[in-house]
Amino acid sequence: MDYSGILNNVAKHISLSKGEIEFFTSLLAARQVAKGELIVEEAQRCTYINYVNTGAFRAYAFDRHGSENTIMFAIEDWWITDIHGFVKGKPAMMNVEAIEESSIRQLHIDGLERLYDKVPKFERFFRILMQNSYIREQLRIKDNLTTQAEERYRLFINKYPQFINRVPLKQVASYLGVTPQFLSVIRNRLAKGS
Amino acid sequence: MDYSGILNNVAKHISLSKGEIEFFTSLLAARQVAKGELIVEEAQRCTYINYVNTGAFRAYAFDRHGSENTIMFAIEDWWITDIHGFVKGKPAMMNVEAIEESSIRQLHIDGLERLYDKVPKFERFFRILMQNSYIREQLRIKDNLTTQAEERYRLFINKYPQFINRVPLKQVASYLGVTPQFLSVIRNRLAKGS
DNA sequence: CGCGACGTTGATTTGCCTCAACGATTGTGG
DNA sequence: CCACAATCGTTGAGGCAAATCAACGTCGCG
Repeated sequence: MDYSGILNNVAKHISLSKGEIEFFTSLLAARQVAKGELIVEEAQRCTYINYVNTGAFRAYAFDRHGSENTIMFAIEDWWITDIHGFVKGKPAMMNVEAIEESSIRQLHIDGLERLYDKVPKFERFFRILMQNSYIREQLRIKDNLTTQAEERYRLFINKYPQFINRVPLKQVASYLGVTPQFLSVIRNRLAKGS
Repeated sequence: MDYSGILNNVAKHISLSKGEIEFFTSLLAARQVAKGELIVEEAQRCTYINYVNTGAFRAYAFDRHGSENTIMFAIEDWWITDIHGFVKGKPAMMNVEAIEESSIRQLHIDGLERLYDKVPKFERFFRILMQNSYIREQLRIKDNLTTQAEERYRLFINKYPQFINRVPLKQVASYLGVTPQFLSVIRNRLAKGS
């Protein structure tokens, strides 16, 4: 099995010995995920943190009308899980679905704890991972509070150009917190305005 | 100077030897902050992460109309900083203001890096801190996407009862992403409805 | 005391939603 | 390989949630 993707990802922040690499990869499960398949299910225990090797995912939750709201996207070289459920052992509050045929590497919470124990520098690695996730979310909250839909869309395509033509517009809309219809209006306005 | 607050906070997740405690506290600066004073200023470098010993703070950013939007609150035993500016050495995107006369313990980014170096278990401590912050923000994003103002207000007073009668309603409103006028309408509705 | 910030209320406006309908893809079973 | 359904992106009409603008009483504080 090919672990070069995840090992390079880890190597961005910490360096591992041969033995550590072996121990780390022994804790990983490789999994192929079909388009549309869920790797995290709302109300279920979520015991894995997932590294996206190839493909793309989205995390979403339902509102009281039953429409899906996109909480995050993740493509190659990103990590994704229901962080609350994973860390606290609580039921997941969201679904994570493959939006393409994908390949992932899964690390179980028990494996992660053994990893922290045996190779403490992974504390550093996940510290940085959590830190970057926190930064991302704090920025998103600020943007959601301070700007309106059209501006948020501009920020989005600027920040995540690699998502364009890969995730459907209705999912972008639900990520931005608007309806697909209104996103359509926005796109129309922008196309004319520039 | 009294470091019992911050040491107890650290002790929730890691235990330190006498020498480590000494080294850690030697990196801290104690500071008294007057109500209304800023400890992080937008567009300035933000070089400290702040532990709130006593008092209360809020982080806020301006929108294009010049109104303040509250990104987070922090009271005793919380940590607060502009996490992006602090970690990446970039200008802060927000202000952090004391909303009460407060006492804080400040850890400089350089000190933190020396701390990681000399006492690696602090990687674990801040991993958990960042992790909890990420959880908090991911949940807030989900709530902001999936619920409307009245529900968000109910969730807020439920989750943070200790803030009530301590932070002014206009700041709660800007945290929830509504105007003070509309929050007033909501409160009125809730008072009649129950 | 008097000023300024706060919380509230009401009238009007607006950003965005809902509902409905349509062509263009995409996918799927026959 | 076609027929059909399903999904997607779009447009338009009408409606609602929340913003804006304005005004007023209250209260803490200098």
